[in-house]
Amino acid sequence: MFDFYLMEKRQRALTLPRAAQTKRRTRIQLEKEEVILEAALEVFANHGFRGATIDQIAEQAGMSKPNLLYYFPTKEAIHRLLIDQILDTWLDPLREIDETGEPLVEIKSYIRRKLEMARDYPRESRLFANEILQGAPRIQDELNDLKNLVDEKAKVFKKWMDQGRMRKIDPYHMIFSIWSTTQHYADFDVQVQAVLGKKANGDGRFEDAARYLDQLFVHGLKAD
Amino acid sequence: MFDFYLMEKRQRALTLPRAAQTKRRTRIQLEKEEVILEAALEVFANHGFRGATIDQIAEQAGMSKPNLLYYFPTKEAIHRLLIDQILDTWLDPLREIDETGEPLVEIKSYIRRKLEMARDYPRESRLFANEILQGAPRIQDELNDLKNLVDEKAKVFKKWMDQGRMRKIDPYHMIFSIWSTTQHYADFDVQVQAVLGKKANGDGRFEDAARYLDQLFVHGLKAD
DNA sequence: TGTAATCTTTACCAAGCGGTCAAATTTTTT
DNA sequence: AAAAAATTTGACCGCTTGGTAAAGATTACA
Repeated sequence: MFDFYLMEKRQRALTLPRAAQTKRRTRIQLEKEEVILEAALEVFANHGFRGATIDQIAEQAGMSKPNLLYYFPTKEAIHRLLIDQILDTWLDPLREIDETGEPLVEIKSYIRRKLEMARDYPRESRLFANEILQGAPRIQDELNDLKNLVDEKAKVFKKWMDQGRMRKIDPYHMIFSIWSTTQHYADFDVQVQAVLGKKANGDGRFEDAARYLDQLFVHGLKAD
Repeated sequence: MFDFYLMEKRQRALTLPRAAQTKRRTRIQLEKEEVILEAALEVFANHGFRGATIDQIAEQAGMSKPNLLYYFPTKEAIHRLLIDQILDTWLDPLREIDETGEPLVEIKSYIRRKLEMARDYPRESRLFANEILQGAPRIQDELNDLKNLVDEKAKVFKKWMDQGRMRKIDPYHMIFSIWSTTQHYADFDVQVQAVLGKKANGDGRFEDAARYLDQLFVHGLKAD
């Protein structure tokens, strides 16, 4: 999952943290790196990259700032690693869309999975949203991989449309609409809860959202 | 449009900028305040509140930092004013939905207006998104007004549904889906353009989006 | 158990930050 | 044109921030 030597190869780790100069990964390193990433996720998601401070992350992780910097060379290195992990798992549901399946069933379960991710991993979604919102300065390469995957799946949708198995619409914008409607419940949760008021109790809003999105997309996309 | 005395009443201007101590608003004040707000919009939209510095805003506005602080007491005061202005114009399209109109026509034109705003005022959208994403720490009051407006319009949709003039769905989540799909083109523009590649030339993506969203929502929401 | 490797802490630094102050300059008013 | 009011500037302050250095404490291994 995590490997400094890998990261070093990838780029930019001009300064190596001292923990990486060790002969091999120790038990403590594995544990602390995990703790730090979890803490950083919390802090980055709530304050953005610039708004987050190493001190905050260190406190959340229950250690001192220099101690944290023993494991990661810079604040940016932590952020970068998180983004990479997130983007990867974030795209899993899209990868799983099965060309040989039934179009509307596949799309419905894609939406359901995306909504579950928004419910279960809101911090990851917000961290990513933060990055895109500010022009994605640190993830140009990753956006390229993203494009390739979307291109591939857009072809699948196009084929289904040509076969008359779903409405002829723009597959790219269809994907955008699925991303935006589902991630909205993670990224804009404060607003959603403020608007729903008491109606937002527990995870009820996610069940309501699932029902609504199902109706919207099934009727919106099914062949006439 | 802008009034320090109003802002002062509202709250927090503990320190008044010296420009506010003037006997009346001068020509120069009106001009410079405008320039500063425009510059601040640009900088806040691209870097978020914490990521933006007064120096950056001042440079964008073509003046020195102390000079800028002659017109506004704090960085937060500028931000607050922008947010208030934005939220107000942002909700105009929703206010304009006409209870006496034809449901699908009203909803279609609401979507079109929202999409036009995403196209024409992307910085405003991103500034607002930034604020919500980070828990809306500075706009609790405004979220309340928002809730009231949405409640009111939800009732209208409900009435239309009871009259059998549109599909029975959850009106709140319908509004969320319109917000998210349209604002996506402003907030996540970097990602949209990266995915569309060459296909994203000019404003073509907005026209494609308009066509797609029209199909999605019309078929998704029309009575069977 | 002793020693080498690893981990943690204390003290620190330089740069960046939001914001102030008083003096100098420009604009408006008389 | 002089006086008053308003605007601009440069120098500065205290705090926060990302990150470092070196010594001390702990752990792993022979």
